[in-house]
This record gives sequence, C-alpha cells and structure tokens, in this order.
Amino acid sequence: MQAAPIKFRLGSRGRPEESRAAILLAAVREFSDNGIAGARVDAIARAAKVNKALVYYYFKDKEALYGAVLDHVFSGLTSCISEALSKNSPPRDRILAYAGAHFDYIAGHPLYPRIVQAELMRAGRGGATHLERIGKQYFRRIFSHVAEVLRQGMSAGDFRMVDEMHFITSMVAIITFYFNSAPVMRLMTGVDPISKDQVAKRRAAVLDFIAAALFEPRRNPKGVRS
Amino acid sequence: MQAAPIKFRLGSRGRPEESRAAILLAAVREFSDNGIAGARVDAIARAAKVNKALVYYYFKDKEALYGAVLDHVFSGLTSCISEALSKNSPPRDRILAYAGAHFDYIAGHPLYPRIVQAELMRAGRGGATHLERIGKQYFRRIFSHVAEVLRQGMSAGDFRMVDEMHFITSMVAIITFYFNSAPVMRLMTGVDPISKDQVAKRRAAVLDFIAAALFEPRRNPKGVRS
DNA sequence: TTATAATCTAACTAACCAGTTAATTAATTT
DNA sequence: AAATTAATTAACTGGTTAGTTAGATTATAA
Repeated sequence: MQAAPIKFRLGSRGRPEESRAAILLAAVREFSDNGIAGARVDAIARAAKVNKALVYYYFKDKEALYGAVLDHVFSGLTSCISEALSKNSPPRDRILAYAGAHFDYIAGHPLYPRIVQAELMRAGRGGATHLERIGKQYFRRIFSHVAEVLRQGMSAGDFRMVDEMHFITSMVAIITFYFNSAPVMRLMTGVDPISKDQVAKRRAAVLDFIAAALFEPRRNPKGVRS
Repeated sequence: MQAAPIKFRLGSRGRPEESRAAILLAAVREFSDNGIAGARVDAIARAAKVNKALVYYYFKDKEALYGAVLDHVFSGLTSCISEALSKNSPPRDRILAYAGAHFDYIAGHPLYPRIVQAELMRAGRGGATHLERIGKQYFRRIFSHVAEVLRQGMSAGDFRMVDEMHFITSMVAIITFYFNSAPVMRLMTGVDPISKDQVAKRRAAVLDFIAAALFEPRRNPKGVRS
C-alpha cells in the first residue's frame, strides 16, 4: 500500500486544477458510496492523494464540497439532456430521445443516481439543502422543455392526454429507479443488473413502457387499422 | 422544553412494551429523516423519552435497531400488498389493486419510502446490509405473486407482452418515486405534493400510466368479449 | 534577488457520538 | 420481608471526525 518509491514532489503550485479535480472526483465517489452524513473528508483526501487541509483550501467545508459535487453531476446531466431535446423532430421521437439520453447518461455514470437520491432525501427535514439552487438552476429548464414537447404531442393528437407534471415524474422514475434498486435485483435474480446487456434490456423496456403509456395508437401502424 | 412539572415516575418495570415501541417509533422517524449514518442514537432516545442505555437494553446496537425498523416497515407493506393480491379477480383488476394498495400504503406512511430508499442505497458498497434478509423474507413473495398475475394477463390476451421483472420494477418506480421527490416538487411548483388532493391526483395518474402501458386495447370497450 | 502570493502539508483540537458501567427502582417470588 | 429479577438511568469512555493552525515550498512578479 505504500506509495511509489520515487515521490513526484511537484511541490507547491503543482497542478492546482488537477488537485481540485482529483478532490471533486474522489468526493463524487465517497458521497455516492456513503451519502453525505456517511462520507468522510479524510477518505476523500486520501483517495485524491492530497492532504486533508487542501480539501478545505479549495472548498469551504464538507457541505460546500457536497454542493460542488451536486453541481458537477447536474450540469453534466442537464447539458446532455438539453442537447438531446434540441433536435427538431416529431414529438414521439423527441420524447424517446429525451428518455434515451437521460437513461444513457445515468447508465454511463452509475455513481450519480445515488447522489441525486441522497440529496432528494435530505429535504424532508433538516437544515440546509442545495435543492433549491439545483432545482432553479437545472431542473426547471429541462422540466419546462419536456413539458412543452408533451403539449405539442398532445395537441397534435400523437399523445394521449396526460398531466405533464405527473407524466414527467413517472418517466424520471422509470428511467432512474432501476439503477438505485440494482443491488436488490442482483440479490433476487443472481445476475448483474449493471452489465452491458442487462442495461440494454432495461433501456428497451423503459422506452417500450413510456411509448406504450404515452403514444396514441397509430391509425395506420404499417397497413391498416380496424 | 423542560418536561412536565409532575414527573410520572413509573419507576422500573414501567411499561416495557411501551418503551420498546416508543424507541422503535422514534427510530423510524430518525432514520427516515437522516439515514442510518446521519441518525443519532441520542436523538432517538430523547424522542422516545427514554435513557439512551435503554435503547441498548432492547436492541443490540444501532445497526440492529435499524434492522428492526426495516422489518417493521416491510412487514406492514408486504402484508398490505398480499391482502390486495389475494382477491381472485381478473388480471386487470388485480394489477390495479396491487398498485393501488402499494400506493395507498406509502401515502399513508410518508416516512417509509425514505427508509426503503436509504437501505437500497447502502448495498452499493459498504459493510453489512439487511437487504439480503429483507429481499428473501419480503420482496420475493410479492414479486413472484405479481409476476404470476402478469403472466396470467398476458396469456389471456389482456396484457401486452412485457418482461415481468422490468415491468414490476417500473411499476414500483412510478408508485414510489413521487414521495421521494416530493421536496423538489414543492420547490418547483409551490404547492404541497403530500396534500390530500395532490396525492389523489398522483394516484389517478399512476394507475392511468400503468393501465395504458400494460393493458391491451379492448376489442369491445364496454360490451362482451369478442 | 528578494518579495509576494498560490499551493500544499504535518500535526493538532474540539466536538461528537456509539456503546458501557455500575447503580437504582419496583414488581414478583419465596 | 428478604431475595430475585426486570426495567431504567446518570455518568462515563474511547474512538472518530470536521475543521484549524502555523508553517513549508515554489512559481512568478518587482
């Protein structure tokens, strides 16, 4: 466990950006593994190969570090989703594009949903929360964007009539939940739910579920109807 | 904040069952508010109006107390769901009965989903988990019961063809997620998502979503079968 | 080349918190 | 009424952990 024999003493002013990034990365892992209360600043510093005081040099305190982690996570997610939504295609495609992008982002960052969930859970009772900032800064934009697509699809007759807010909530639920409950599934089924092919299966199931729940049956699925 | 002037010194051997129950109840609240790492045994004792040592008298340690809380929560949930599933009605009704019962139970116990979510999150990495016991003792029974109903409905042509595991996961997601994300919603919409009428709206949206995603369009929407 | 300021660390502190101990109270048995 | 045992508590202990301090190191500016 002892470090490499030749110690790269880059001295002070070594790689400030690298140090900061290393701390943030380690914090993402530590917070997602243990939640905020369970996370240990010492562990973060160790994982980032940095003195603990440096953590406090770059971030005011544990809470602020946690806030930075949240910003990191959500800015990545929202920019990814925004891009998927920006394409100008028919409502059906856009909804599926959104859902697919959201799913893929989470699948590609398996640590993130735990952090999101952990933060969601803090708001119930207790002191300071970052949720207000996060909600205003990230959620609202995406939410109204998706809601707009839903309205378009409904008025075009492509979608069933649904309550936008509840429908979006349900989509997020389906997209997200699988990754949080993966441990239980592993226990119950014996297979690894995070493996490539299992994730692919889940993706298909999610899109199928959403499409079935939202899309108005086509008049002409390929030939005729009724 | 000082206690009542007349102290009901019931002395030792007061109400053992009551003490134990008070501890468990306080623990449900504390664990659901703060997660296991954030929960404070002192706070539980205080809330239960009991000396901290008594907590350790009745429960081996914090971990065991947490386990007892989980058992309490899940036994209630599963027995409630089992009852809803036991009725012998057509698959469509049974699925909606299950979803409705699950939803209602959670709506009636708003502290519980947080505990469930917290426990789900512990399995990712870390030491001992109660999840294995919980899964075997509670989840499996319900899971296979619901899966059986799905298979019946599919082979009867009432349901679309779906993967049971993924579909159940999605249903649980939709039923559950709303309550966890309530704080965000409160922030974003300004209304209280846990209020009676908001919960009722959500319930309708959930059942509508599930029905639309699962039920095969009826040949004869109101009359007889083919 | 010296001063300045940014980057980084070893070692410390003060608070916190899970769990223990040893004693106390009262219901029940003998 | 003495002995026993279940229920309960005040006060303590020891390990952990967030956060601090005072100083070291070096790139860059003056």
